[in-house]
Amino acid sequence: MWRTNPVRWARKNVGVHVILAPAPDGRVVLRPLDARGRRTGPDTTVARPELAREAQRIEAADRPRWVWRRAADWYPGFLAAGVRLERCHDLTLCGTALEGSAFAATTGYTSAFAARTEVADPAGTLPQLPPAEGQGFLFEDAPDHGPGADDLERELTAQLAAIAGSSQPGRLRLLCAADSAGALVAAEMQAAGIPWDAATHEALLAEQLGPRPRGLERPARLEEKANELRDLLGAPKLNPDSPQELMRALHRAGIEAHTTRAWELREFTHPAIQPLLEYKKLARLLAANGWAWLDAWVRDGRFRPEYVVAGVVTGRWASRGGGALQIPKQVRAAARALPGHKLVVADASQLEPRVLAALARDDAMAAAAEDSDLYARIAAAGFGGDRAKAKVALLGAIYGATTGESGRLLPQLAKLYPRAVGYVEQAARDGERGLTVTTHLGRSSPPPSERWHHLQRSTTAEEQRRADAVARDRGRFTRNFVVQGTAAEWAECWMAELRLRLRRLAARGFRGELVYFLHDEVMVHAEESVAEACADAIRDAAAAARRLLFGQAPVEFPVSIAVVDSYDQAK
DNA sequence: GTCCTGAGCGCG
DNA sequence: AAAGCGCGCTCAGGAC
Repeated sequence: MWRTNPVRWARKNVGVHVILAPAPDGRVVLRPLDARGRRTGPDTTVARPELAREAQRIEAADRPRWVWRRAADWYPGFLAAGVRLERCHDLTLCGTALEGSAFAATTGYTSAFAARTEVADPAGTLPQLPPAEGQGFLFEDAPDHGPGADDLERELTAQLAAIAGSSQPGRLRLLCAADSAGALVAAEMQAAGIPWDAATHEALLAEQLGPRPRGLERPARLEEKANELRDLLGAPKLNPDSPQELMRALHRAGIEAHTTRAWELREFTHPAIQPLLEYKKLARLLAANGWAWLDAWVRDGRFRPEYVVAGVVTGRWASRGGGALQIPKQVRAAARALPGHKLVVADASQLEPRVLAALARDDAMAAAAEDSDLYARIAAAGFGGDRAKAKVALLGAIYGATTGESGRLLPQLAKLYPRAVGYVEQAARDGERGLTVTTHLGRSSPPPSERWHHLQRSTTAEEQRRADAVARDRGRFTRNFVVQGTAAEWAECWMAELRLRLRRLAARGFRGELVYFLHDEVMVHAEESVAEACADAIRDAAAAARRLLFGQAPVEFPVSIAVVDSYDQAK
């Protein structure tokens, strides 16, 4: 309370929350509310051309939490107008998380705007080209109809009540704040884009595939490989892109593969295998990240993917357009800092095992996590120093491996870390029984489908076998869910904290911009002189994320940071 | 012609 | 013969 400035509260229209909603006449309503969602003043209604400036004025005065149906609808318009906002409450993201959360199950809350009620891409037009710079006018994507301020106020009140009435209000409040901050980061990163040097990318393509073909024919080097393959397999008309044709040709050549997957082909000894693997690699590069990709996704030196916050069941982010979360190592050299700038690339080392140690409150594993190389410490503790074994055992425990080396090593791991292994085993058993499981901050797994229940009640032996297999599949899913989902929460908090620190640096004239996020990895594009300050911000943010999620739990989350000119130089 | 699915492979 | 999680994207090829 001592931080509250009484002068602030004396002013009119002051709100801790400000609802932003379309008015029936096409203008936009701004409604101030207090921390508990009660109105603190009259609505303001502004025309859209005035919205950015008015919001900026309120932002500067009050730093409210902006409450909107979806940040993704509104915030890009603000960014296009050069207005950045610090905090928000995304009713759709929060509604989805709260409605599913076991922590809030007894509150009876249901979301008015849950994501699954949305019509995703009704026109079916994806992938869309990203809008060109300066094209379109502000807020053209923002809704001009649908739920108004009253609806949003009702929904906000319901969500705040669900949080307050839940079994873990602190955690759910943080979950909502993290997803909402994530929505802001996502829009900001999309607006910024990854600095992408098309010339470097084209040089990489030319080097590996040959010059860009005029039409749709294969590039020269790829066609050469295809011909080599046709000769070696004695199949002059083979189209190696067709799995069926390829399979027949392989069989005729005496290669009895069951699939045409690279890992299986590697097991055969035949002169055609090596060229085939090379062909597949190059064909993949051409199809996924070739000239067409460059034309479609890189504009004005930036690759601007759309991020979908919590787009994965576990709460991980997904992306739309350009395969932003699958940029192959082959082309990462094209992600290149502008002159006088650096890319500060950071990744959280061994994030999931560390998350498991904290989740399960496993002191022994937490002790291993004091080391920057957790696998090495585990290897020393109980795998005769064999780091590879320790890693396979631990990842197998998190993913649910039952057979192979990983399965064999599990008992040994369980002896060393009974709490950690017990934690994921419990999640697996819950999943097998059809229960939901929940991450640290309260994101719950989806319940099993009706069909799943039906299958579990089956009577014949054959159906029983099938039901058991499906139950085990679900157990592996829920086992992984708690770890992957909590890791995603840590990462989202990491980004939210990093964003605040970068804003503070920017306020002092040191510009560093978050431009990329990949599950446990972030990239900041910064002026050279600011790079080290950004690296410090990244480390501080990681420590802050740990405190937010796990308080004083003695588990370290080290980040490894590379200050580089291009993405391929990191790790 | 359009729509959908599976195979395959990229990422963590 | 890929054991073991989560995705997005492209292509081929079948369904319509």
